Amino acid sequence: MPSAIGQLFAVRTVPVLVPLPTEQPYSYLVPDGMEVVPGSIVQVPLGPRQVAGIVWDAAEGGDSVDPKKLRAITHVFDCPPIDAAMRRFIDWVADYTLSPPGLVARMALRAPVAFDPEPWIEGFASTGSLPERMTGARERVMAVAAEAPAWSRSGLAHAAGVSVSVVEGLVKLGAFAPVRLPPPPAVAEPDLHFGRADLNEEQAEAAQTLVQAVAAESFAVTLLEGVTGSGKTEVYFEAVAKALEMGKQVLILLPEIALTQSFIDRFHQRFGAPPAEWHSDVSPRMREKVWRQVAEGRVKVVAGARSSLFLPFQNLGLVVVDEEHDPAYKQEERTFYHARDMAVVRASIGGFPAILASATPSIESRVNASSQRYGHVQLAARFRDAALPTLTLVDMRRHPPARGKFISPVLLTAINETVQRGEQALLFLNRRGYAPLTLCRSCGHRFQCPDCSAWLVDHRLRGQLQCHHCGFNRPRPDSCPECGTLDHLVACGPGVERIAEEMLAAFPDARTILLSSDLAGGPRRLRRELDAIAGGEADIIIGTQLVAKGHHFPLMTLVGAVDADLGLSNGDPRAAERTFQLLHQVTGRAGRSGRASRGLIQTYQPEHPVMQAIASGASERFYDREIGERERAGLPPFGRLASIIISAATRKEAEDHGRALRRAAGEDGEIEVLGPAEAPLAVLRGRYRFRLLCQGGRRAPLQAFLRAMIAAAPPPRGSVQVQVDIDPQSFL
DNA sequence: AGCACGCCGACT
DNA sequence: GTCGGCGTGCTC
Repeated sequence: MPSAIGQLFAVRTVPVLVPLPTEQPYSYLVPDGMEVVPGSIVQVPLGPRQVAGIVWDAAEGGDSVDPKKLRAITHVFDCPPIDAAMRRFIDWVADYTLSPPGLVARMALRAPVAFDPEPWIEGFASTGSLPERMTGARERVMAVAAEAPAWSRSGLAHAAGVSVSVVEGLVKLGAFAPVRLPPPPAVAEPDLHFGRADLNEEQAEAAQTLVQAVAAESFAVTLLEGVTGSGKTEVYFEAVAKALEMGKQVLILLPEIALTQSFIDRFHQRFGAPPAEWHSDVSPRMREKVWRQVAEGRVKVVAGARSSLFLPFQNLGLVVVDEEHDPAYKQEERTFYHARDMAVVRASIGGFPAILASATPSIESRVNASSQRYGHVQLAARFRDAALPTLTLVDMRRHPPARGKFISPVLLTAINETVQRGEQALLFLNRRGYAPLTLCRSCGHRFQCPDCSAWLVDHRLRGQLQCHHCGFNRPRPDSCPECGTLDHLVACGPGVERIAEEMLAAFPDARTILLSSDLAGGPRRLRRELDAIAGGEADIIIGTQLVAKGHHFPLMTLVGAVDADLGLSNGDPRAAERTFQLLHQVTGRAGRSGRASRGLIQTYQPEHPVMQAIASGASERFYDREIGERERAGLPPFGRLASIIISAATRKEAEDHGRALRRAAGEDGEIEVLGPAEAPLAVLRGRYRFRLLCQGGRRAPLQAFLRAMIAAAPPPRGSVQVQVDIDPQSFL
């Protein structure tokens, strides 16, 4: 027992990770009598304000901060501490992404306004005594009340189908006494046995493999690959059920979850309750509730966007990454990270399995599977009677569209037949707006963005020319700014608006809907439109890639890809893979109802390997070829690319610092610095952005190289900022 | 990342 | 004469 004097002079100090871009946690005094452990969420003074921070693990060689600067922790929140696995995860992500741990921690802390417990609510419990006069309404209330020990006022009234005044009357008569109730759960507890799907033999076998991985309680990654409609979701739901049975929490990552109501519905059907959702559209009140209940272990399953990786799970036992190939998993602002890869890391640190699911896996996951780093479970058959669509290439050289039009007669005929049968046709074109280029017929002037020199895209519905690179826009002019000639501007090439125009002209009696991300009315409107389509309120749907996501359109029996070659030749090393994935996903929209369905793919290069792979349905061949190609070129399939993003107030500053970094890189034999000349430039919020591409060796050397390079050419004080984007999924 | 301090233009 | 623009510097 230390003496009173000893206690008086024992200055206890702990490291606290504060939400600042600082490399090290700050030290804070622990007031006498305050209990903190690593992971405790505390309020600390920081300059003029109070912020929330996490008590961190003591590091070797304590820091040498001036003792006079030390300030004391203000408050320990009544909140379960962030567990050790999560703390290690935060450190790991910070180290890997070369970003300050404080900023990574901020992602874990940003959710609730307060970390104090939710207030208990007032409820009522039966006292056992009954009122002298019973009425029908009172009988119902008493009967319902007997089903649970305590009820909230409104909950009881609702369950009994009476108004709250009946309940209040019974309280007054002494039939109920007030009790304190814990805050209601964010979502109901999932029921493992609620709606178990009938799995066929192949599915049952796949599910069994995944269930065993969960039961093993150790780190393992399994790639679950199955064509659209093969029942991947139902299969991994069995693994989810197993984890729940073992009392574990489960995280299911989804890309752009705000739009995937169908996933929530399927989960609900399987488990009798929806999962807790976590994405940018969740209300602040609900965010707070979910964050809190995840920390308390009350929420068992979260379905969320990439940021849900940073929720304070206490007892995570499984992470599923659905549509693992989806580029939306990559965060490309502030801290750059790829949620699929971080999910694998989270599983590794937590010692539990990860499942990566996709119909069209990323190349790197395919490579990991074939090299046995990941397990590989494949589902070949479509579930029930859902037939795959018959896919045909439309050779645009042999079946060209009419002059000034973009739809081949072959596709027009198919659309007509489909609409005549009362079924739906989807036309897919991954290009927003009316036309990608506008030029002057008189002088040949091309409308370009003044900031990044990309072509300005004609958006007729908005009456604007827009730069898709940096957001620059201007009203559509009537005359050429170069030669002044009136009415000689001509739109070149198709966008979805132009295809919609072509459809309205060709099928004036059909109901045509245009869907793209710049649809007025935002996500809610989009959701409504998608519901309307599913309900059969449209005949022809024209959409950008957002229609490729998992919506159910039972009446859709024709999918036409308008310009399938688009994106194959844009210089992106991932172009072939992306095109393959997109065409596969979008044609998979057809035929989930069991009706005969088809996909027509308009292409000018039907001999291209991507087109051949799509048309033959031989995705195996596509992957083998892509991976083989890289091997022959002496390139690793992934894991060697990083970019340094330089942003500055002026173009010159950005370029100057780019040159400084390049000089600092020197002539490293193993690591090559490309760009920034080759890399795209964008102007975002008035700041010029460059990407300096770096190709390197294995993880450690690349990161060490980047660190050294930035240290040797630190951004000059002023407006220049540097961020690092380690990209495990790109190649160069 | 915030937030305060600090030094130069258009206004009650 | 002030209000206020955002440049730069600091936070245990």
